[in-house]
Amino acid sequence: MKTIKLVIADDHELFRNGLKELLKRHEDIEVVQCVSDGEELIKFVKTHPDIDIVLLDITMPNMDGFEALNKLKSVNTNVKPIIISMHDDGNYIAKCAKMGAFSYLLKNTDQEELVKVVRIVSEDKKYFSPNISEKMIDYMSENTVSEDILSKKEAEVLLLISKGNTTKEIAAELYVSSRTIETHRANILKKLNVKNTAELIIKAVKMKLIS
Amino acid sequence: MKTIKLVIADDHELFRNGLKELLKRHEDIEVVQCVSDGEELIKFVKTHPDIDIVLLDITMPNMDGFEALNKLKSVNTNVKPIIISMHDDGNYIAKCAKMGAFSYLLKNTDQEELVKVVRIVSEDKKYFSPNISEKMIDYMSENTVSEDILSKKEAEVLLLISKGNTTKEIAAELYVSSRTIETHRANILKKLNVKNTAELIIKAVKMKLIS
DNA sequence: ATTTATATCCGTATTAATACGGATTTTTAG
DNA sequence: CTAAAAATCCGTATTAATACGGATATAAAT
Repeated sequence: MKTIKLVIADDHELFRNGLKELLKRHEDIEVVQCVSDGEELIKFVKTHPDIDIVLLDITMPNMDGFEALNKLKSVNTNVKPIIISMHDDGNYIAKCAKMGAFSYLLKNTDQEELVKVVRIVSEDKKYFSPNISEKMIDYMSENTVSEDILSKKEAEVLLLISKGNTTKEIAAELYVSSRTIETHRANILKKLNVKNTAELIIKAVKMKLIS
Repeated sequence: MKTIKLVIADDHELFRNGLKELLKRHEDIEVVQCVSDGEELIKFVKTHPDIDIVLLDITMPNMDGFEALNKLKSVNTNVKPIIISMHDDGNYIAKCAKMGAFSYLLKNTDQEELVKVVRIVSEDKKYFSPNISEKMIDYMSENTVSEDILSKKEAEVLLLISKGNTTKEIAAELYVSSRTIETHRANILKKLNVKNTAELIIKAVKMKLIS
């Protein structure tokens, strides 16, 4: 049996090392390397074309999982990413699936499931467990709002709103009329299907459009 | 050397098991039990008075870390809780310290540090590593805001604001004049030290005053 | 028991946010 | 290449949110 060469990318050292220990027990799986952010991961994978699988966390410093997922394809076409996240958030799951993840596991997955998925993915098959698929479908149906629904300007305005800036201040910062910013605000409200600033911020936070 | 008897409470199976594997290597530490939420933890500790240390995650289903921390004291006076969280959030840290945690570790702590802290705490000494203490102090100084700074009415108003209600709607709902609600709003802004609704919601979310 | 602080309530004035309507430019789709 | 859609821009009018000032009632502190 061919050994599955695997890299772990997670910024939590305890988790990373713990995972490594767990995987060590399986003779068909070799943890080649552990890294703590996306940059390190890309750097490593670039020089190691024989890596089969990356276990990838979403929330990491420097370069997060999403960005890493994006770059992976262009750097190494052989490597198959499996996301390991603690968020069973339809938004995240859908985004990862779209960006080429081969699977999406929660951190409360049990060991057997993890190893099972690693083996499946190593054969170039995608696998999303039923609970994850369900979340993804729920999200798709209830949320016509895709993650890039806001235009660049709108996203910029939203960010400034969330920092406590008023319309006037934002207008000054972006060198346009206040009226323009007011239109942006109105369009943002409409797109996110909310009726005022309070609701807007709540929804934007939930959708991770802002911190 | 006396063995340190320890329980792990974390809802992420992979983390829990990984941690157990890591701790297994140390002969002076015995992982007696792993549980996945606060309820299980309390139940276990109640019937096992010889437990020295609990490694406790904050975010867990059923009964979260805070609640568990609270109940622990009344159930078993011998057990010393160490929080293991991924949030280096001054708010959390201060709250845990106040509630009797013996230490607060981040999930990206390295193994050596973890084991060191376990040993220190097992001797009934509290230990907060410098970076954590710093966060806590920052929080204390910048935030005169304790978690129960808002009056009941104010909290109620804040909740309704966050649901997208306008001042007028809130006034109708609470059977008072709009002007009263406006004063509440003003007081809430002042207490949280923000200048408008957008900032308010952001801060309230961060402080977990609202979902 | 009395001071002190805090929560609750309200009026008037100002500023900010939203509604409605409309225009031009840039992207996207066929 | 052209039609449709979306992004960007702005004016006027209305409504909502915030600033300032002040009052009473309740809770906490000594």
